[in-house]
Amino acid sequence: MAGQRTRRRIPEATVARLPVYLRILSERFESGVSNMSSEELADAAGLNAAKVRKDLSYLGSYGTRGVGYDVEFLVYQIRRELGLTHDWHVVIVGAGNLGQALAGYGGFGERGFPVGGIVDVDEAKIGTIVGGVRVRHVDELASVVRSRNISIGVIATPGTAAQDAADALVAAGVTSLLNFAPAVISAPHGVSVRKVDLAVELQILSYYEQRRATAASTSTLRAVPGERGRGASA
Amino acid sequence: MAGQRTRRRIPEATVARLPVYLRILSERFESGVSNMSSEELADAAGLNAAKVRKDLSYLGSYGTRGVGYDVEFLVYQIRRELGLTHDWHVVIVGAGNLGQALAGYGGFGERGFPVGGIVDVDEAKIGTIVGGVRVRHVDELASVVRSRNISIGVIATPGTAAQDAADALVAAGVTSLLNFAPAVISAPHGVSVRKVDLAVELQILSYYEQRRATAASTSTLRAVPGERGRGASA
DNA sequence: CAGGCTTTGTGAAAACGTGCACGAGCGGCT
DNA sequence: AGCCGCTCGTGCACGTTTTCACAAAGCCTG
Repeated sequence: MAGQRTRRRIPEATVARLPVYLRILSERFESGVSNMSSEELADAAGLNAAKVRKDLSYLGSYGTRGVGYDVEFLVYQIRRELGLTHDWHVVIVGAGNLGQALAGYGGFGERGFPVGGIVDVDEAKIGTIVGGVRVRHVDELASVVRSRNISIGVIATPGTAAQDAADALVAAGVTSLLNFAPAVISAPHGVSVRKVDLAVELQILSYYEQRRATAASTSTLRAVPGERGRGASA
Repeated sequence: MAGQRTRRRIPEATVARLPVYLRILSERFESGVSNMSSEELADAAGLNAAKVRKDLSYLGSYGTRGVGYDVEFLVYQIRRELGLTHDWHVVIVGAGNLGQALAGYGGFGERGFPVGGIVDVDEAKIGTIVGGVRVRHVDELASVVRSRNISIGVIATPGTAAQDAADALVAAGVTSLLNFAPAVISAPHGVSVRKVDLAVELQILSYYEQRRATAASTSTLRAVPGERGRGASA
């Protein structure tokens, strides 16, 4: 196989939207839809058509002018580009409230990311079963990672332990981290880190709420319950 | 009170970072640190100093040249700007796996967003206690929202029910939505929407993993376990 | 109180992401 | 076969975000 020719670099913003397209396309395909235009896809994703086309163009010229995109083919291409042609096992560090919830939440496995292990430092939790997986000691992390060939680690510890968890994961050979702890973690070059902080999201919403409140008391009136708009408005 | 004079509009990217600064500053303040430079703050947040200074400058000129920022004062200013001077009750729609996890996770209340109610459509779940709050029927949503003066709703339903949940929340008077369901939802103008999709985050990590894998097999060697770098590297 | 050291605040430039507009190419119809 | 209508792919202009670089302003020392 000569393989993928020029291997364009895909902008981060586009990479973040590909999973959204993928979900929509998969759903439509299940419903028997075989073709979609950039505009239909844009409506479903809450974006505009030009952006969708530009995003998809990074994958190659897979659309047909005058017709649209073949849903099944596009699903395949996006999966391939995202590396979703096989499952990725993940290991969760921290079997507390959040870790248990994540393990119990079926969403991971369904979407191709089965939980391959959970570890914790707390002796009391070791051996308990969470989401069908037995909690093991953090010292066994490296062996867990190796046995399942895991490259993605999920950090679900308290903020104070997050950096230790990250270091342990990296030492065990993990190269991607998804951090749910309320702390900034650093990792060596070559390790990807993404962060999800629930409190931060709420605080951002709070900002716009607060802003609306003061704006309303300043100006006379506002209203405008009008048509459906998009995302975070001011 | 003449109040805040010109009321600058703060860029969205900055708003998203303010909560991070706030957490770091609060932690340092607890540890007895009373002053911080933009560079120290930048290190802790994993950013560069110029960005920190520009971000903070949107709040006003609260630093002292040659010295840095007064931690306590800055904490106060950021809280005020983000509208965190009082608690915001939130209502959770969906008492399934994810909803229960979010309610049970103490993180919300601790950070100023106590759970003021949980609703679901499933009769079997009504009346059960989750995270100290009794699950009520979704028909009671409006009364729950009014009784606690709630303006933030959290959507923790399956994807197929997410838009219904959003509509119900908006109808009940909620003006900010945090959507955990794997679906794009639309809301009227004037309603802020933010989305957290765990599967999307993992798929983004998958992309970079996959990319590294193919790059490694193409080039001869890479390595570089060198110094600590930042976020999602290629 | 002058000079040196430090760190802020901010213009200006560069980089990045988004939206528009239109040429190019394809399918269908006559 | 030729024409028409539709939708993709993309160059370009615009807005936003990041980075750079430096003057302004405070503290400290002698």
